[in-house]
Amino acid sequence: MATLLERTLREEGHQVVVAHDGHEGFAIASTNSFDVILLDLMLPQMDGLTVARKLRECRNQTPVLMLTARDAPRDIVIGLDSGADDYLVKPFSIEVLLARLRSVSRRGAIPRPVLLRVADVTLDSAVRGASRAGEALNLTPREYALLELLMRNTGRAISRQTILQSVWGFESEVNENTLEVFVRLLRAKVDSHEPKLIHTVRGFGYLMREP
Amino acid sequence: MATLLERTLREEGHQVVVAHDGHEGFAIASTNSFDVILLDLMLPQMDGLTVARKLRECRNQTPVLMLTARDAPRDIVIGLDSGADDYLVKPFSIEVLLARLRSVSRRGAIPRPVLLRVADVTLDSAVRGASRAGEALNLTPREYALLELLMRNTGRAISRQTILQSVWGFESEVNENTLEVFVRLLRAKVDSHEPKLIHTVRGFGYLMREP
DNA sequence: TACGATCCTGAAGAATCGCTGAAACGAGGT
DNA sequence: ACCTCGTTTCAGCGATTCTTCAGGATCGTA
Repeated sequence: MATLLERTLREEGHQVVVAHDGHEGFAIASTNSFDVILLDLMLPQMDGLTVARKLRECRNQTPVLMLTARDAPRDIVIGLDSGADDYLVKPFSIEVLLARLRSVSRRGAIPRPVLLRVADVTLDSAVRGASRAGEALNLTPREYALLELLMRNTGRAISRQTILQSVWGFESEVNENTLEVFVRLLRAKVDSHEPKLIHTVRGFGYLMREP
Repeated sequence: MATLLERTLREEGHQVVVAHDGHEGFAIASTNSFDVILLDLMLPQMDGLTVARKLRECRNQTPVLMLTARDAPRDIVIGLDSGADDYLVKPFSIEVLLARLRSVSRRGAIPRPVLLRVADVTLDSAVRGASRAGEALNLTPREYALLELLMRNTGRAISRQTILQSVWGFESEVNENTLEVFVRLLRAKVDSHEPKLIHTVRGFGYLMREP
């Protein structure tokens, strides 16, 4: 289910982060900034309702769209009153989900500065720009997408396949070498001086992390 | 139906104004201020979809909750993309309607400043006028809408898609080039002298900010 | 040390992007 | 009917950006 959604959303051009239980979800949601949160109610560790309530308690305003098989009016009322902005009953059409996402995120555009930071590199998704040591990096769209992906996963290695899919989209058929070329371009701009932050994980992919 | 809803809502302590056809509804909605609009799709005179679209075209941000018996995914998508914030299929439970009303109005009207300013450019949405360095800019409606969108998001980059949707309305099918042309027209009027405030974010969209 | 697999690099052609002037279009007003 | 203004489309340009290719460097392992 999560995998299907993830793929569909990526194909639509969105960036997706998946959490596999309630705890992780809450942790990620409360330390990052998203346009929308898709929340299943049946989750290990901490159920979706609790996640929603805790987020609202922390004044997190991110729009929440609940997904669940529970369709009793009472469940819907409880879900919405836990702070959800919408409540979608499975099974649902993907088209409808996408439309509801558009609707929910349309209104949710509350100005919130989004700043990713690794060492002295910052990435500002509001302006679509990045900088190192205060100096602006002039990144092309692909370079930007690649850097954002790496920085959103700081300390975690990402496979070549994942990167290709995330940056170039699904049925894209680009040579793997293209990725290598872009890593080089990105390194030339980001890692021009020490310490190097973009590391190669031989036989797997790439990884960004502090020295 | 309308009578039943009206009574229920009043019992819940809300104030209610009922319109009995699309024309009347649009007229009332666009000249008054409400927390929420409940909109049936099957209306005499002007159908609900048209009402929603026209409201959004007039930049009316009041949350809209659509009520209808049409439950095909396609209908739902069309409804939401016409600017609705939620879409409820009849028959529905009153409890659910009330919960969805709470959810939709919770996020409610975003306070929007009337007078916007970026550097020496000001935009007064009360008068629909703009000026740079004290001198009035003579903007056409589209130019004005574009400038307002940019200024309401000062410092934030806005994607071409978002701009097209916001300025030209949903399902509008204008060429992307139209946007470029209007940016040029706007620049001719706003950025005729230094410093330039309207910046291109290559591969993404546009951005307005102080030097 | 030698070898295959893997990754990096420079250059060059292909594709795309954003800007522009000109022209077509349509609604109102004269 | 004509003109004017605002809007939209079109074709073409220059520049940037993307992708591929071929060869060189590096790594891990036998």
